[in-house]
Amino acid sequence: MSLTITSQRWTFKSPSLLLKNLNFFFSFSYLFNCSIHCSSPSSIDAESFYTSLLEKSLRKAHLTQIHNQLYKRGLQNNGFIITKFINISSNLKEIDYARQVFDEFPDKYVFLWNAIIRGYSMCNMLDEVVEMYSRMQTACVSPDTFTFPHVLKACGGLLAVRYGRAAHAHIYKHGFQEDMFVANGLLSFYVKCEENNSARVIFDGLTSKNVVSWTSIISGYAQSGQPVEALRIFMEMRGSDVKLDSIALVSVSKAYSDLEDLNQGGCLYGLVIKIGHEFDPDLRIALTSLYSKCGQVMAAKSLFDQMKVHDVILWNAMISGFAKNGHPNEALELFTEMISKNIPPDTVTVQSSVLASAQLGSLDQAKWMDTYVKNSKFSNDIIVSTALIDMYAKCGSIELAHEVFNRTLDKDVVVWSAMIMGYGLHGWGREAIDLFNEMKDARVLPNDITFLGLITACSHSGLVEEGWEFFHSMKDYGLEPQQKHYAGMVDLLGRAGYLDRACNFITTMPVEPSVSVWGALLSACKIHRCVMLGEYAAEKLFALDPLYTGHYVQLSNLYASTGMWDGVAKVRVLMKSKGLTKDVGLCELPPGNQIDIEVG
DNA sequence: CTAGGGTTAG
Repeated sequence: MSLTITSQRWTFKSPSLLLKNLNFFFSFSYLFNCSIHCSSPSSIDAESFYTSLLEKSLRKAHLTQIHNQLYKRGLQNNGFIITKFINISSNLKEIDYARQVFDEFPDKYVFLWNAIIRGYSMCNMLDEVVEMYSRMQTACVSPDTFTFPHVLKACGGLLAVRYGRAAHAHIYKHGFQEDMFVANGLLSFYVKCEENNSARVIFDGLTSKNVVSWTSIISGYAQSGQPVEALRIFMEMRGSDVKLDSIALVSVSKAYSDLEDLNQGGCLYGLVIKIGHEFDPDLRIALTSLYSKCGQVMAAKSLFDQMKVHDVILWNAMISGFAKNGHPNEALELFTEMISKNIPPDTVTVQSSVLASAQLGSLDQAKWMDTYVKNSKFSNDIIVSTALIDMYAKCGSIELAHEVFNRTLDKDVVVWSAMIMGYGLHGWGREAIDLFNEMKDARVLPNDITFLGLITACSHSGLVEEGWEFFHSMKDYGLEPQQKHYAGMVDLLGRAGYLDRACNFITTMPVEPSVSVWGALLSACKIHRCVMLGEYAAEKLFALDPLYTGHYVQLSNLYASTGMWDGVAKVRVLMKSKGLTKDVGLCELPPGNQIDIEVG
């Protein structure tokens, strides 16, 4: 048999020898612009020849050539080749071409449906995935175990809980629930839809669990604010004989960073080294973020510096790590370093750098950042604009904040809330309220943060009754007050000197008051020098969060403001008895939840 | 041909 490329002809003794040498021809991809022809291969040979040819294809032009040849040889209805064709077209993001070939195929069976569904999934066209799945059912083609992972992934991405549940029912109907890929697909679907309870039912029902099953359930809890449960399951996983991999550890590191628990998080790094993943770039990004969130920015920076390749996400993790932990100068240095090295920042980089500028509080820096954004492709990015509004407000220019606000198109609730909060922090309560009315006229629905902004605005400008009304109108928008709203109300009442009302308010709360609520009461007591009530609030705070030194300092300041120096001394003794020093903040798991990771 | 992870405005 022989292969002809335009005028050149190579002869091979057997088809397998020809296929072996195909690699050689395609390493010069320009050759493929000429026509490639194989001398009449038999039916079996044709399948391996064309699938090999497809695997070497790099462009749509290659696909078209093969497509034409298939027609010439009457192979257009060969399901094996056409399935491959659809898969390869999808890999090359030529999904429309894949669809055309799919539509031309007469009796589509399950492999073809799977291929086109996979194609839409690869191209992130999730609506089409779901649509093709339902067309497949209309066509009375039974799905197989390869169909569902794609469908479930799409349902998860679309947060289409109802579709996913329907697929779940189909899976049972076909008896595929034991299949590892299908079961894990279901698990991750429920996790993405934040249906942790359903996910847990699936997880607990698994007859065998692999590293993917464990990782899915761990990240489910880690990403829904239940890091302790995530870590408990991780401990269980370590007791099983499933081997850890880098993705599992990334999920675990997310749980530790939410806990801001560096003691345990530091052990995680030991574990990473132990299983030999310390140079995994993605794990390094996660660890950089973990160290940053635990306030150990310098440790994070040393991880960052050790990396040879700096992915933009790594830069982002480092910049936001610096920005959020009181090192705005370092964050902005990294940002300018990126610019000078011609590394293109993405929207997250710019968001974090704007945040750093806000933390810095310098109006000059803020203006520089604003100018940078104006001349970049991020000038119309709504998230960046929101950050700019907040930045100007924090850097002291409510006028410039308003200017950014005015030029922001299609303002969403976050943009409005940022501006309301900006006014609020400046004590411009009336302006905040006016803006809220404008927002309602613009038919933008307020959310929990909008109301927090309004309550803050009223609190900072002494508009007690207005704030009270806003708080109570939350329910008209179907919003349940959260701890931050209760804390805002205690601040509103306490700041204005209504300490009794603040206390009454706390006793009528339908939920247990959190640290932030008692903290607000304590600071109000400090303003109005009310020692007795302040001591009461402090006791509550010590009980809730015994190791946080800030509360002790607050109480001490209260005593100092009234000249009660014996009180100041008492606090110092109390702190010493608990082994606390003034500038160390510790964060530990609740008793009984300590997790030990042994490092070999 | 199929399942899990990292940065992210108020």
